[in-house]
Amino acid sequence: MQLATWNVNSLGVRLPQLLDWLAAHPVDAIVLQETKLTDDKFPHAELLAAGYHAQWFGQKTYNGVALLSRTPATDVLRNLPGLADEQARVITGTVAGVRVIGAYFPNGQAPDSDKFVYKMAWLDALQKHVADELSRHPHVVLMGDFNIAPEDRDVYDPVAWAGQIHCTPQERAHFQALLDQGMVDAFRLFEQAPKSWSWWDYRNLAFRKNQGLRIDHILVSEALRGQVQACAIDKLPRKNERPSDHAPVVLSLNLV
DNA sequence: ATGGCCTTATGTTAAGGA
Repeated sequence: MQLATWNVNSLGVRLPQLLDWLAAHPVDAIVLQETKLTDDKFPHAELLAAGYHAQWFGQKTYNGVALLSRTPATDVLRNLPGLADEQARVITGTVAGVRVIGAYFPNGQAPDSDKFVYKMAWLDALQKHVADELSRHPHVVLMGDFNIAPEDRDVYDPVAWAGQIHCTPQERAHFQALLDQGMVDAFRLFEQAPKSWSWWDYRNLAFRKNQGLRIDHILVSEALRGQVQACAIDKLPRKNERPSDHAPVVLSLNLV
C-alpha cells in the first residue's frame, strides 16, 4: 500500500501536474493541501476519471484539503473536533483499514504574531484529535504540510532560522508531543541523504541552490512501524514548469 | 557580480505564504 501527501499550492493551477504524477505513481491514497478551491469548484470528475475517489473540504483563496483514494474513504471528518475554525485545514478518513489524517498546519507567520497564537491553539486541538483517533484505530497515518521543521538537520541554514517560524521551540515541542503519543516520523526510519527538503522558496533560486526545509511529513502509529517499507520525498515535480513550492512525500506500507 | 517568487481577488496593488 502506498500513501502520499502533497501541498499543491492551488489545485486549480496544479491539476494537470497532479494527474501526471498520479499516472506515474498510482498510490492508493494521497492527501492534498492548499487546494485553494471552494467545494463547488473541486475537480472530482477529472479525478474519478483518473481512478480516484475524492473527499474534499475547501474555501475561497486560502487553505483547502482533500483525500483521494482508489477505494472510497469512509467515516470522513472535516477539520478538528472541538475547534471552531473557519479555515479548511484537516480531512480525516479511513482507507483500506488505515485511518488517514491529512492536514495543512497553520503557517504561523512570526512567533510574535496573532497567527502564531492561532497555530498553537490549532496544534492543541490536533493533539487531541490524534489521541482520539489513536484510541480507536491501531493504524493511523498523519500526513501533510506541518509547517514545522522538527530538527536543525531539517533546515538548510539552522543558524539563520533559529527561533524563526517553523523552527521555534514551541512548534518543535508540538512535533515531539505527536511522537510522544506514539507516532513515528516515517522518513527518519531510513537513512536519508543529508539536506533532504520538502519545500523550497520560490524566491532566490532556492531550489537550484537546494536551500529548503523539511516541513512536509508522514507520521505513522506505532502499530504500523513494522510495516513501513520506505518513505521518500519526490523532488522531481519541483523541477516542473510552474511547480508547487512543495514536493510530494510517499510512504510504502507492507499492507494489502 | 547581482537580484531574483507565486497565487488569489469586491484585482491593476495587497496580502499571504514559508
